[in-house]
Amino acid sequence: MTAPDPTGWRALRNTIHQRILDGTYGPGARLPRDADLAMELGCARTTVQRAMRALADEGLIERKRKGGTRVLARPVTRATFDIPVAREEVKATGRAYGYQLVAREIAPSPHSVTAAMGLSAPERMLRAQALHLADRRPFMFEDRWISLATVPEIAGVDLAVESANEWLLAHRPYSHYTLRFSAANATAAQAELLGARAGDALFVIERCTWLGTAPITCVTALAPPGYALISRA
Amino acid sequence: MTAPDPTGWRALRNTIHQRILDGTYGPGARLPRDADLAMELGCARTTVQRAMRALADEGLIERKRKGGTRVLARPVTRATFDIPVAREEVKATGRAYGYQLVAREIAPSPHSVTAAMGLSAPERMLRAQALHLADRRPFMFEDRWISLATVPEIAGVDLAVESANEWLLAHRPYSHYTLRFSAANATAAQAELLGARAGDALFVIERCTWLGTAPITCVTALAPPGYALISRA
DNA sequence: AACGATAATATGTATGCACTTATTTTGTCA
DNA sequence: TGACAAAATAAGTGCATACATATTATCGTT
Repeated sequence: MTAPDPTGWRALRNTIHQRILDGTYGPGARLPRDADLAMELGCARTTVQRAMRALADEGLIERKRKGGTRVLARPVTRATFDIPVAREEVKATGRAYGYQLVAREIAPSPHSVTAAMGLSAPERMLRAQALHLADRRPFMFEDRWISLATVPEIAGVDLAVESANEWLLAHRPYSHYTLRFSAANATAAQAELLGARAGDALFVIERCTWLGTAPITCVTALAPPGYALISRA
Repeated sequence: MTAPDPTGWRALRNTIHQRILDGTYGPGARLPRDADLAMELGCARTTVQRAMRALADEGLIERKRKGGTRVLARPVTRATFDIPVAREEVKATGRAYGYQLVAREIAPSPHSVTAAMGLSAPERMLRAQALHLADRRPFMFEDRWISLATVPEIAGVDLAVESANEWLLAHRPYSHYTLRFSAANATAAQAELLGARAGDALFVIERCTWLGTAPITCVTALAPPGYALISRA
């Protein structure tokens, strides 16, 4: 009983999805009005609305006032990823989590960080480089800049004990972010830290967060070969 | 007027979000019952529900029957990516799209593909290798296996003209997928095709799709250095 | 104290209705 | 013919209400 037959608006959602899959409503086709579908399927328009909104959120259909509802001709693959805290990600695989501060300094932000944060001029920031471990082996290396203007308290936190990421999440929630995935060859220094060879392909996650318009932090996280992000739907 | 002050349930959503950000509802804290919030904010419970559901979808709060609503202590970054068709992705950046079939064969599926598709034994499948171009330069290389058992018609399609991906999207919609992002060093052959150097870090997207339980296709897409996936919220 | 049935509770879902808003269609006038 | 105003349309939103369902809390029995 892994998937009990859904009832209610989920059933409706599936019915409509099925009709899209089997061609009843082909790519680009227009669907009946909510009211008509409600009549046909014997439920309230509100319920149809609900099912339709779910399908629209998934990127399967497009809804426009007066224009009606139509099946998207070129569906995109809409993938949702949950980027967990390193600790959770490690523990989820049943391994022991470890954390190690590699370096800490206060310095003017480099141009790349200044720009990414949307600042007009470099600022003095806290830079923390740290290593996340899984079963004592390198799992991910992060190079983080934290705005002292926005989060002055971070200067007094002992980052050798608590990861900057976790401290920030607990004390300084963010309202916006940008996220960037890419690949890069490991430098000699990075390879050394990650237990890889220079030139190895690393998975790169760059993330910046803001609270309102105030920048909080920008971090570049590097994962050694073997790391992958997975999604399914 | 980029962001007209929201009204209705969006305003409510923002109000609650704000209270989470400013600590009124701290990490792990329990929020008032929907009915109470509705009373306090002067609206119907339905409207609170709507706002709450939005926040829950974003991964900010957790709702449980009888348990009430609470702020997640360790919020994950929930990122949504739209993986577009290569043609659209290229055109979105204002460059000219090009497509080129590199190789086509019918062969038994290798173990990796057989396993990824959830099959118990290898099957004869169509393999198509193709290159997507942006302004005549390599943009992405894809190595695709298509199940002839599920999509026999594909054998009769001239893949030199139409990309397998676009043909499949138009004729054989999928109901489920898996998606995997990683990084890999380019082999000599891959580097050659992508106009890169052997060993360069490539961004790897692996995707398999199904219609119900029938496997449709598995594709490995390789992007040359410089490629990145971006999300913001 | 341990267990299990039972009650209480907060969210989930469904419905009918009224009204709003974006967008297209239509119609009129220049 | 074209441009602009007005009407029509289909989805979006809000509310009051009722009932469903999952979870937790309570209480009585052994």
